[in-house]
Amino acid sequence: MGKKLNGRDLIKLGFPKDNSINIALGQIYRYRKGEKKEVVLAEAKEVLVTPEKFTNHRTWGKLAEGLLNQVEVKMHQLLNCGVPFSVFGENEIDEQAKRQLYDALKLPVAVQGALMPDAHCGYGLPIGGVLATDDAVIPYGVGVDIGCRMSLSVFNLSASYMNGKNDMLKKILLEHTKFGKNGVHKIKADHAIFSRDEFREIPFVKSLLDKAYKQLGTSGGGNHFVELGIVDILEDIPGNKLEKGSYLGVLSHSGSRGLGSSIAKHYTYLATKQCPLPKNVQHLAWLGMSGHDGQEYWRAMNLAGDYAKACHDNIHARIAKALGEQVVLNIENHHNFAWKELVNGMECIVHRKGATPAGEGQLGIIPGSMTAPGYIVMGKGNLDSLQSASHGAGRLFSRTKCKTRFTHSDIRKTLKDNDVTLIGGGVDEAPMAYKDINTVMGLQEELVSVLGTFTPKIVRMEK
DNA sequence: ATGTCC
Repeated sequence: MGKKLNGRDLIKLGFPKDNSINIALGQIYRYRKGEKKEVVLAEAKEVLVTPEKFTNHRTWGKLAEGLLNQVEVKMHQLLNCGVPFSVFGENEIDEQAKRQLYDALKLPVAVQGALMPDAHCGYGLPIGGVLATDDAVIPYGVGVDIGCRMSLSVFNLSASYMNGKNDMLKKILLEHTKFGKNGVHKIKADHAIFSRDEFREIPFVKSLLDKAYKQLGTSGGGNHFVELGIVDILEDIPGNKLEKGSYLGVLSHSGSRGLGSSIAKHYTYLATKQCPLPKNVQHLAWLGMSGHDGQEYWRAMNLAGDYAKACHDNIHARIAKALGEQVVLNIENHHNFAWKELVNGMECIVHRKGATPAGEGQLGIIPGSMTAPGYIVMGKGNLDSLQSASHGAGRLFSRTKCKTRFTHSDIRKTLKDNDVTLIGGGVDEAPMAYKDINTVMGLQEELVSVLGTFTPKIVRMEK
């Protein structure tokens, strides 16, 4: 057995160093696995020389078309005038985050933008930024943690169930949640997501299957958490018969782990190669929705989003089993994702990077902090916000500032004052690092209405 | 955010 066929073999044949290598490898891995390398390479050479003969071929059609319609790689310039936008909570948002949105609005593919009241600076699009584009998807407009999301499950138990059970509930979180780099469950769970076609049809995604399997039901690091606490249902929840009152609930915040991270990095790399932009906006490189990589990213992004949901579902199932209780209500939403939505009657790609979808009647969760309530919200379908809202309170102090400003004993005091138990968590995640959630909610009254709250009592984060 | 660089 010779060495596996790779991109270098194709370059040796004379393939142009562009996306055609990516297409060729994809098709070879998909349809010609296990065949002799020399045979496959001889065919590839023929396609390179006479692509017009192969346009309808099962293996080589896609490559032949790519070779015949070479994508012209040219530097895009920003337009002088940006497309329309709205900013919610202008006084709470730093200038750099606004600048990032203004630059994004000048992309030739931009249609409309919005900034949420928890916005702050990020790579490419600001976090808390929403951008609608025409027939283009920006991997960094979704962000590194594709499908990062919230999930709240309510148990058929009164909140008073927690009284005197702090140690038992703490133990449940310790045993049934896993965080960070080495945090995997001893007993793995299977899931329908692993039989998805994307894991077989997209060679790059295929290489991530093993990692995805190992990390199912784990939570990651940074601001990710799993919390047990009090759910206060203040209004009727559409589609659910739960009565107003106080219940035990679990709230989780995490994303698509290594799977989404690798997908984001891979397609951002491809986007920056084929969509060069001025240096200050190079992270906003897009992929055309009808192109090979754009279509592949779209499928991979949706897979990562569904995987993130599968992780939350698995975490909640483990906790429900440990409690021996049934979930009677679950509310969830992505806040790092892109959707196909109508904007002024035109189908657009709406990127929400740290923004909660808030279409009319759409339910979502906006977390506060460890020591401040999160909100169960219902969208108002505000068109100026591109039907979005904030994804949290937003940071008041950067991670680096937290390290000089707060000590562990400051945090312990704040937690004690609020009767919150914390497992893990660093000074950079101090509750004092976040803005006042009530101020932020006040700035988006036109975007969402409040149906209930979640008050954390036992919090687990990465150690 | 991330086996925190292929």
